[in-house]
Amino acid sequence: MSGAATILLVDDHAIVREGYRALLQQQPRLKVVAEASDGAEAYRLFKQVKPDLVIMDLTMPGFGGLEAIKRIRQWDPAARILVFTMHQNAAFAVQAIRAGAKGYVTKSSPPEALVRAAFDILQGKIALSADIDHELALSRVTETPVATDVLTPREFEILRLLLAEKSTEAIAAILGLSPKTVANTRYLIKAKLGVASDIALVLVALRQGILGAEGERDEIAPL
Amino acid sequence: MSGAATILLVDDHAIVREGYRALLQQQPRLKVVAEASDGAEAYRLFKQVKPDLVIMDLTMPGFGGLEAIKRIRQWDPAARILVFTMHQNAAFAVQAIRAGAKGYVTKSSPPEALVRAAFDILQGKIALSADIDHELALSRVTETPVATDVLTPREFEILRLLLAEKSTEAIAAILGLSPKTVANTRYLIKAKLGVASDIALVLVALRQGILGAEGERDEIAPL
DNA sequence: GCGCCTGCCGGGCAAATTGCCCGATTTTTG
DNA sequence: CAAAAATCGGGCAATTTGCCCGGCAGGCGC
Repeated sequence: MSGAATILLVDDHAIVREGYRALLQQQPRLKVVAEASDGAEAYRLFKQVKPDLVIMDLTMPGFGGLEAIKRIRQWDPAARILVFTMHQNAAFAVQAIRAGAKGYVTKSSPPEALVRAAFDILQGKIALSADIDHELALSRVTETPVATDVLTPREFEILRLLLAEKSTEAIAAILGLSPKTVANTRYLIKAKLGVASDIALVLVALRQGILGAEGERDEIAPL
Repeated sequence: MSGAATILLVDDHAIVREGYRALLQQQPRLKVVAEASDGAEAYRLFKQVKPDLVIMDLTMPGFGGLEAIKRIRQWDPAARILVFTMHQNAAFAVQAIRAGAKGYVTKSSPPEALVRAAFDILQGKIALSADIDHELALSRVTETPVATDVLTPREFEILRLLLAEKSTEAIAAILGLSPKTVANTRYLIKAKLGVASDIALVLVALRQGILGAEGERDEIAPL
């Protein structure tokens, strides 16, 4: 870190990247040296340019931010990654930090927050923006556990299929289980997440980031 | 429009506004003269500065973009509003245009698209970014009607309550109806939207923008 | 006025699903 | 190894769903 710190910028919106770059370039000690628009490209570029810091969004097409964080950290356990996203959501932050991110700043933060977080991380600190600090604190007191903590892998799997609009029977067929087992598990999931209806289930899943963080969208009709 | 066209920029993320302003200021014929961070502020500022063009995001805290568009257009039917949002979603675009927007550009578009759309609108044209063009075309052929078109007001009301995690019985109580009626209506809604499960219902509603466009989020614990 | 259509309200009833119990394996963990 | 947790699935009452029905009110054309 002799001269300026090198930065890899990852966001799927070119326009958005443009803005951040302008913002960051105002800092003489920061230098954006590469940009990527999805997780795969981010991983590839990271290995190539070895930036001092990665600033990236979570929600991207293809394989998303979380996956990219994990892969990058696997390749270089010392990688410093700052998540910069619109999601003011404790669950996302927890997942990101666990995946190996060193910071989480929301786009609602004042512009300085991003710059400050960048410097903090470069100095080895963990950086969270104020709103996420608050969300995390709240999630502590209200004790809404992140789904991945409370659900077993199998339950998680079934939940994912449910959110893909699969019926209980379809899931049974896919996993080679009795429909009864799936129905039971489905009940268990709802109990664990503390919801009563299917509708609440989807909404909770949304907030928890099970759905929505990655590109879930069922494929567009091929025409 | 003798000198540069005046622009009001509306987006809840200060950082994001920063970026767009930089982008727009590169055009000598465009001048950002005001910024707002939510619908109410946008409306207030519009009346005050009377910009030639409003560029705004849809999803914002407080009263959202759609509502702001309607109010601004009500106050000045000649107002030119360009929606600039991340939602690559035909239903959103339809609603925005119907509310009175003159253009709809997604943030995934190349940076030039925004500038071009701005000029197009200033010349009285309707501007849609290429991806939305495509989404709208698709939604035509696949004929997935916007929910507001196919649902009766009552049905819409019940759908909204369902999405607020109310049970069938709770809704019956709220609206003073028989639970049976609500159940029947619920069935009708699903039939009209062509979905089989509650889960699919929520997901479709999401895509249609019934939920999600405006800030739906149940209030944060007051502490 | 008289049909006619559409939206709204709700009964009825078979079929399916949910909610919640249970026990039997297998794996994980201390 | 012993305890705990996870996975799988049966059973069964209670509820809900899916789909039929008829009745009533309001708007619209004639």
